[in-house]
Amino acid sequence: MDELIKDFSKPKMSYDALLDEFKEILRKNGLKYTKQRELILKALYQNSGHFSPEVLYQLVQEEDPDMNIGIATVYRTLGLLEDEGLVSSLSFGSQGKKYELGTKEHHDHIICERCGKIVEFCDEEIEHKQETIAQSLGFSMTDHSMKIYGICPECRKETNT
Amino acid sequence: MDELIKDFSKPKMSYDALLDEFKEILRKNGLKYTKQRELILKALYQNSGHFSPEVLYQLVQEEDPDMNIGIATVYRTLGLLEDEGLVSSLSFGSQGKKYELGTKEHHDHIICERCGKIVEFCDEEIEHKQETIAQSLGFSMTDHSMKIYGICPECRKETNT
DNA sequence: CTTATTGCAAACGTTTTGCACGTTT
DNA sequence: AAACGTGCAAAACGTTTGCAATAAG
Repeated sequence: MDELIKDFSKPKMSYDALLDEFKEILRKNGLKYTKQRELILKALYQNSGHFSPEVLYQLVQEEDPDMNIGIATVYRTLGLLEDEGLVSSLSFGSQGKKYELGTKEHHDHIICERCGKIVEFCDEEIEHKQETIAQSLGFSMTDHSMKIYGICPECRKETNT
Repeated sequence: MDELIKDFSKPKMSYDALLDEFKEILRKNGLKYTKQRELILKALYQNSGHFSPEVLYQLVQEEDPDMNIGIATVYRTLGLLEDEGLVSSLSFGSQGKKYELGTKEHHDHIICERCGKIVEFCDEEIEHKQETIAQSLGFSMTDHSMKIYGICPECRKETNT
């Protein structure tokens, strides 16, 4: 069960390496390197976790209150980063999406229905099984997501559930 | 691998039995049985598949053009049916949710990224593993969802992917 | 006759877009 | 100088809500 308790919170890349990769992607696509884009990337790196665009927008504003960054830029940059595989998103129905830096190892999520806490884990057996399932149904797999919902240890204590 | 090729498209209940269950739920909760609610349930039963509220709204209108059913009623009824466990929903980020009748056995979904087709499957091993994972992280599991994305056999043929 | 339900339209929160202006290359 | 990116405000989108009228129990 050791595989589950690995620490998925640490990006496997230094910030400089990440920034270089981002710049390279921008160059390759004829896009421009801007202060706004860097601020957003940095905010994702520094506060590792899962953020809604709105929350990320607030983080970026706090980080640099002088720069009057717009929320549209946050959305546009998150879209760009996701398209290029630098961030990944988790859907929460009509409550929108949350984004996290995608420079960590692949993992799935377990979400507390009471406090919203998100814990990451990875199970090799399931990972492998998913590929097998896709193949046996004639699909070529491009992606997958697994979410477990439950009540986290802390919230269980509060109401002995 | 036989477990995968089971046919999940057939509701395990007759429409009459389903309707009876629905009426029983309504009675138990002091709610009322209305023509609109039945129309929506029937549309879900007859067109087994995964529908957005908007599409379901259209189906219901076609089924009975005289009754001027409102989309708010579709939302309200879907919410009610989901709360009572008669339907379940699949989230598609900011693109909303799709609903299906939940009177079938538990299953997961594989979704074609090109044509949107949804195929259902179930893998006992993964089902069991999810419970184990939740426990080992101290969570009590309340729900889970697994989505595999890929390209379906038909779409692969079209572009030999 | 009481209470829940309906359709409508307005409100809501999130995400996208058009545009004139700014910045990067 | 050319092309892309920005902030802003407006629009779009899916969903929810307040309300007066209606239907079910």
